[in-house]
Amino acid sequence: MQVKELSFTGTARRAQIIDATLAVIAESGFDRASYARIAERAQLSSTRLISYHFAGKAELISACAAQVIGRIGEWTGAAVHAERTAAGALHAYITATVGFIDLNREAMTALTRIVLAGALNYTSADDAEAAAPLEDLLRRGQDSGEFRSFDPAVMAHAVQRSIDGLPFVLERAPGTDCAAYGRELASLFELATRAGGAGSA
Amino acid sequence: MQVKELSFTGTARRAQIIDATLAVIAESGFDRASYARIAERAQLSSTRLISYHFAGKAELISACAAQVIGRIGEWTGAAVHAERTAAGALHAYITATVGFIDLNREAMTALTRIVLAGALNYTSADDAEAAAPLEDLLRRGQDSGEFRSFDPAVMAHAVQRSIDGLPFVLERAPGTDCAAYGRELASLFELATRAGGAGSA
Amino acid sequence: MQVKELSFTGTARRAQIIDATLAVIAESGFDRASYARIAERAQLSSTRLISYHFAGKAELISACAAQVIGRIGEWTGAAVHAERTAAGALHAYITATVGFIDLNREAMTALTRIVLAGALNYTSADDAEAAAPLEDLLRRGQDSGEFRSFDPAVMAHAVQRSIDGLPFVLERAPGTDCAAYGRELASLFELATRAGGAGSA
Amino acid sequence: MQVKELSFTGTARRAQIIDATLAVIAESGFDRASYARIAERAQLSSTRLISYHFAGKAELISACAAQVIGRIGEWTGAAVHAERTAAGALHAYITATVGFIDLNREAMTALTRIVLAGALNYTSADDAEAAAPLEDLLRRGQDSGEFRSFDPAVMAHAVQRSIDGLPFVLERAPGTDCAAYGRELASLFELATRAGGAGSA
DNA sequence: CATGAATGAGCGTTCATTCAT
DNA sequence: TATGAATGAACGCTCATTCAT
Repeated sequence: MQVKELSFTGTARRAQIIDATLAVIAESGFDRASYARIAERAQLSSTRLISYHFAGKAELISACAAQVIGRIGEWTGAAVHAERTAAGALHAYITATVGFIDLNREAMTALTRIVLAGALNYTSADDAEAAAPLEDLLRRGQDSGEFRSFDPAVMAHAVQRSIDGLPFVLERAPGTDCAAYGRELASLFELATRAGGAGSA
Repeated sequence: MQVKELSFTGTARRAQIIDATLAVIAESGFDRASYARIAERAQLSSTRLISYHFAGKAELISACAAQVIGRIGEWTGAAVHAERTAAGALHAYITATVGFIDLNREAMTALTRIVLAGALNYTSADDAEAAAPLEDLLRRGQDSGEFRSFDPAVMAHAVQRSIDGLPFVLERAPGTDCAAYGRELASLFELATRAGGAGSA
Repeated sequence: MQVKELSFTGTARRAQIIDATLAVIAESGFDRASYARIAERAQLSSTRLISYHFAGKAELISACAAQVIGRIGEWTGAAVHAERTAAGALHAYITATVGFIDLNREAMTALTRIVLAGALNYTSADDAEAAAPLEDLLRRGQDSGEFRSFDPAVMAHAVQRSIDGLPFVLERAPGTDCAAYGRELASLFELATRAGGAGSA
Repeated sequence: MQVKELSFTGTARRAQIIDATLAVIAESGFDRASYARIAERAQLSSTRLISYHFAGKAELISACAAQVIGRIGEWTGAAVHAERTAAGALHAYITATVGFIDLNREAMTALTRIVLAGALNYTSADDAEAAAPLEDLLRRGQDSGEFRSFDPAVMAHAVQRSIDGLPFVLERAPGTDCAAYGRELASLFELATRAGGAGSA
């Protein structure tokens, strides 16, 4: 992959276009995010500027996703690494991610739509990599005896899906108390994962 | 909503077009489901037939969604009503829905895509209506003392999202054991809902 | 290859568009023959009609070429088959083709441009097939002793190229006497091919 | 025509751009030879350099053509002037030109494509000038009695076209024996031009 | 002499829909 | 009820060129 050296103004333009793209996707949906609407949003003189700064639509969308994913990764990773127990880490993962979503609603709505539109060419490797941190966390909790026996893949999926739905909730109920939402989810999965319960079905 | 009187052939044609539309969406994605591709799939002589039988794209998509939602509602409703306890009903809801998805992969994939594309103009009323059965079930369990105290809306959302993600899992791992998947989810939410645990947060 | 049944009006529209395309190519060159210019020439309400009747630009160009090639093949083939000697057939081939060009200047100019633009996806098989009749004719003349020994591929190429250049000559000198031109070429290749000359270099 | 004073680096840059342009045209065709592709090929930092050194696309293409035509003229002219008879000169013209093509395949392919794309705005004067040397040669042979009576314009055209097709032959059959090809053509036109045959038409 | 940024026009194509039988 | 034909708008993208330094 060729990496093009980016000038200062070039980087700024790219950032401007990325922000506008995320805004348009969040507001109007993924497939209404045409160059025309993005250019209008970013107040560009013509759509040609987008083509100039990005190799194509796919690269633009990838760049948008990468920007948000990078930020969420930093934010959540920091919270998780501060914890010492697996239960604490899971709790931190859930509340930190929910908190990030609360603070970055537009970007998160856009990211969710990009992912669900299938606009990112996932490889299986990418997929495994993305799921790994959470699944590993669950496995470590099982190994240490903190967590009961369950299928880590299914649990990870449930956690992730439960969190990922928040942007849609916020879209329809912007007044939702996200902190409370996060606490509810954290409790839910604490009970679902911890060892020593009375057993299960 | 206007109800149009439908002849036999008209009904058959609509069904044929709806099936083709679901197939195309499942196979190629929501925004590739153009009239042209649907007509080709349904072996129609021209896209004009679609315009003739449906008021527009939105109505076609709504009809597709309604068909699948209707079928899943019947199927799951029957399983849930056979149960007498709230815990049993929740278990049945989860395993029945997962079972339906397993048996109707194409239709469910399509439905999921339609919903996530934001193609259905939900009103808040629709939304409340759709979520109601599950949320009511949870509330009844709380009232009867079977379930612990939690926010029914959050729990319902977590259950629904955890189930709804299955089509995506199946897309990437068609060999997934759905029965086991359902059992894992049922256990998860049994532990997360039942009264008498140590509780938290 | 799927063959679409064509209605009468559909065929007429296709013919109209093909004629307009050949005219535009002949007048303005191959790469100026955009849908916009073709539509304008054919007095179509929008370029969308071209897309409607042809699968794409490639099919349109192929159809144009096929139309002209078909007509020239019939015309020239008839003249050649009326001859009994190889020398007579070569003479007929040259004068008939030149005659056709004279009578179909616009179409021939367009065809030449299409071929030279590399717009037709020749296979080697196509190429061999196209060159075969002339080369076979030359070979038959050698076998019968009418023609001297020479490389039939080179001779065929020289004959073909010498004829094919005529549209360009006519473009710059529309008053050229084509009949005389054909006679000159026929004499040239008669002398170049016939047996019994004093030998060669 | 305006002649611009050129610095050393300017001349070098122009040469570099011309070479890249010829390479792109030969490899990818005339109408794929965009500034973008030429700049990439020549490893220029921006297409702006092309605009800087050439007044426009037309001038760039003309410069490319002129460079090749100049070289072929020198090469062929030298070979022709070494001959004393018209027949010898014609033979030399054909074999020298074929030889040049063999040794400069890329440049010749490019030149052929430029000419056939109609990208050079020939005036009639230019045309006459270009054809003149060969036609003069033929006329001198007629005046001296070496050549039979024929239309020199037609004969010159046939000779030129027969030679000019070689790049296309080489494109499809790179292994072609060019020396043999040249000898065949030389024989062909010797027989076609020399006096004393039985004549015809 | 060189360059990154910007630009408007045009490209072929696809879209959902309407017209006229 | 069904159909081929037609339509204008929008799509992502590439073009040669100019601007400002």
